[in-house]
Amino acid sequence: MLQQQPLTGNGPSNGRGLGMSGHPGMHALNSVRQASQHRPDGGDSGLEGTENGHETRRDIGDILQQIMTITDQSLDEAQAKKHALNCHRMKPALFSVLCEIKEKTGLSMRNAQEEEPQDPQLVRLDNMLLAEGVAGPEKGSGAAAAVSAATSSGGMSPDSSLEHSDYKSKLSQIRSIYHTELEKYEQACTEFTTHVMNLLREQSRTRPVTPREIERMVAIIHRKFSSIQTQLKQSTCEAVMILRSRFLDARRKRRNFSKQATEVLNEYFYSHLSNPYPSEEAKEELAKQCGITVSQVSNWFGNKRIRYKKNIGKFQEEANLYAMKTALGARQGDDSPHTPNSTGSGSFSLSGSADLFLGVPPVNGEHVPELHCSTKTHTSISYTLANGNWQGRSSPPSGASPHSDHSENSD
DNA sequence: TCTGATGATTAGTT
DNA sequence: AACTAATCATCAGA
Repeated sequence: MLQQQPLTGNGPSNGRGLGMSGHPGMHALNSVRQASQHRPDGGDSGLEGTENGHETRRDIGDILQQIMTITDQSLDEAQAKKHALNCHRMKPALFSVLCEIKEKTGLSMRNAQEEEPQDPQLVRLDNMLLAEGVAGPEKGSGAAAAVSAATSSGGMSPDSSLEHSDYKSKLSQIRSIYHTELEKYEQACTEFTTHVMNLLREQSRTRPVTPREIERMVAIIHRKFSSIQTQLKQSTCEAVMILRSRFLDARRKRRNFSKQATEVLNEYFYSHLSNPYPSEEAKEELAKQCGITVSQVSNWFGNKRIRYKKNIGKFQEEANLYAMKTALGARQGDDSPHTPNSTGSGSFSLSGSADLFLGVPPVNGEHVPELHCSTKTHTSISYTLANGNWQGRSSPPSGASPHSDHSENSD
């Protein structure tokens, strides 16, 4: 982009100031000659109006020649030539011609309307860095938000606060590197802009450079530097993502549900063994009671069903235990099956609980679940599975809740 | 340290 | 979309 601009690319780095050889800008200079030669009315440049037109042309030719060869000279030579050119008696005339040509060709305005809207990718990166607490004022809100989100969804216990502080310190490290680099880029951008502006100002003594062009040049430089900034922001985002996945990945930070939560879930599961598929409402209710999310409830039931099915025998004792609890709860008129008898551990006679389940009536007039008695020592309650599927699997009535529908099995 | 338990994830199925 | 089955990653007790 830079090299397309007639007023740029004079190679500020080559230190020669007026290096113009092979530059597009030379078209303008060449056209000076043509313009002056073909001017029909003599114009107001006064070139044709001199006493001797031929001499004038030769003068201009000399100047152009000097300009053309200026880049082939040493720095000192070039500076001296430049000074001589600036003092040349024809310089004002040449300058005004350049101005005129520029105005006529609209050179300065070419591509002037290339203002781009703000890069949406950059906006996204900015938003993300802001949300993560990397950009913007330091408040640790991003980290705190991330931590709290992970905690609420993963049932994370407070004892992981140690890791949280580790996370925060790492995040602040990223933040500090990010700001240092950003500052460096901004400083470099400012320096370079100042440098180019000085060059252009100096050049404006030799050729017409409008303030608008300088502005455009500055904008171009800023765009270039902002693309570097985008890369920095991208890298920072990646670093934050990696950090997050390492420290806050719920899977890595798995915590067992509380004992009480597991009891609530188990109670529901075993009291709905014929159809352990809680409705959305029931899941929400269970989630509320257990202090976990609905999707965690779904996960739990998914895992429970498959593990129960795979090894019914292993779960029989547990099933009998919860059946007993449910029975006791029902007998005491307790309408909440989720407040189990806290002493409900250990050795109950299992016959009672088994009866509870063996006597399960068909749900909504459906079939009686096929009984698969295991050869375990206890009376089996693994009645619900036939051909590897739960019988009559269907969603409970929409109004079903852990409170309301447990009775379907327990009586 | 080993091993079973368990919550989460994922690909495939209904 | 909800579910199953397999698998992963971690926890927790022996």
